[in-house]
Amino acid sequence: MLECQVLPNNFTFPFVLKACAGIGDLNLGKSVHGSLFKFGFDGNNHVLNTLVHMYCSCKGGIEIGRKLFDEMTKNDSVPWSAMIGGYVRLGRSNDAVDLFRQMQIQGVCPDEITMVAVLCACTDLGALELGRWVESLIEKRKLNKSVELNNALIDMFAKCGDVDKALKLFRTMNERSIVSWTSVIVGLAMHGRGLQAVSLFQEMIRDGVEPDGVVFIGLLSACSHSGFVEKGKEYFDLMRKEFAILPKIEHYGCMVDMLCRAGHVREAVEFVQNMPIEPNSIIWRTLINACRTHSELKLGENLAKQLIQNEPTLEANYVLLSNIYAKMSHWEEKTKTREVMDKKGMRKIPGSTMIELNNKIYRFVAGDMSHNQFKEIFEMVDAMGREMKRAGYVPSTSEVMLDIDEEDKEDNLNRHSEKLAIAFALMNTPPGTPIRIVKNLRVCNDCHSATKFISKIYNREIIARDRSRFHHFKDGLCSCKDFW
DNA sequence: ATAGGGTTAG
Repeated sequence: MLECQVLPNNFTFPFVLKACAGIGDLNLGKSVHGSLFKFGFDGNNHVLNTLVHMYCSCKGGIEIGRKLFDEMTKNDSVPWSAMIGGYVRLGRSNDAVDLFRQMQIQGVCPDEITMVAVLCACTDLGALELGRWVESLIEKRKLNKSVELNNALIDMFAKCGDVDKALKLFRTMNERSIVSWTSVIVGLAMHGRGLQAVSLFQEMIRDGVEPDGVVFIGLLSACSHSGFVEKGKEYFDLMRKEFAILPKIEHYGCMVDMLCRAGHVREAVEFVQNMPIEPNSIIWRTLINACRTHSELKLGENLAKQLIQNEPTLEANYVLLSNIYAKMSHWEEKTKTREVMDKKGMRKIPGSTMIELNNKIYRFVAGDMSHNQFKEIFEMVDAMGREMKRAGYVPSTSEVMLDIDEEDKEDNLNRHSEKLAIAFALMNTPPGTPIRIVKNLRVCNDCHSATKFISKIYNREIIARDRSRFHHFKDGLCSCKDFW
């Protein structure tokens, strides 16, 4: 258009900027931003809003977006929504929540679009208290409960541990989209309630809602988490035959995950070899991890070495190989693998556990001594350990991926972030109240067994979200029935 | 006529 020397007007820029945001092209966006000045355009708020949105939607642009945001006058919710949404997309949920609090302080009224973004941040953090507060704000301000807002609420409740509330909300909606169904099915899947997820899917079909590829991912993951291997295979076939949906790499990934969880590692390998599409590295990692947990160590070692050759820059691949060596007690090779990582400047993502208490979010990492109560927390963890042993708990020292003596291994286990967070919660919350924790990795065997004991000894319901699902611990048992 | 939002295996 510019080449044709047609002058853009007020209405042109937002459209063009939105297009830049859509394709995430920062340089293109910058050049449009530049030509804005070239035309002596002062930039009204609509244009500034779109500029913020554009920068926040392009890789590497969020700091520029923030600078514009800070400098502009912000009388309404739109730039706030764009900025908060930008942080959420980047996984900077804490920044998103901070900005939302700032918005509250400055007295700008959030609308339902702001609320969707903030709810996404709560979902990401697993912050149920925060999510409930956002819901109360929605009620207080009598915001329009759009389908999208309800979907965000369902997703938040399910992924923050209150799946029954998510279900209840779903039942009260008079208008539902495929996303509503998907959110609730995925939620049930995460909580290991596969039967309910399957029956909801069937209800959806009866209601005449056309399924899409995404809802099948939810359904297959429900089968996977509940050990429904045969049912999963049936649905995998059904999606092609009955609904003409071509399975994508994600669906194949679900099938691999399902076979692996059920311990059918050899079948999973065969499945991958016969897939009509090229397996991605995620699928290889699923397989390799299953080789470790189901003691197909030699196979796992070979697959991991191959994966590292093809993808030498990803630290997770080295961690997989090094954990396999640890399980084989091949300490020398494990050390070598770690040295390769060090040389490449790679570091394992530390396991961390988050807990919400009195509107504050606390994060623990293994051996964490940064907390001001750390002495008391360590004492509490040791006391817990003694109580647990009296009740029959045996530390799974074989899980410790370090070549150290038994006693040190026990100490190492006791300093896992999950145990620190639970000790902290036991110390700081009233007896009998449930404890909710959120982990960034999958729960380890020892913490899983220990948490079962703790739930019984201290008479607490403990709801734990790990990287892939929920565990509800109560009376010494876990809702996953030790299948995860 | 112009701005911001939702579900997706590990």
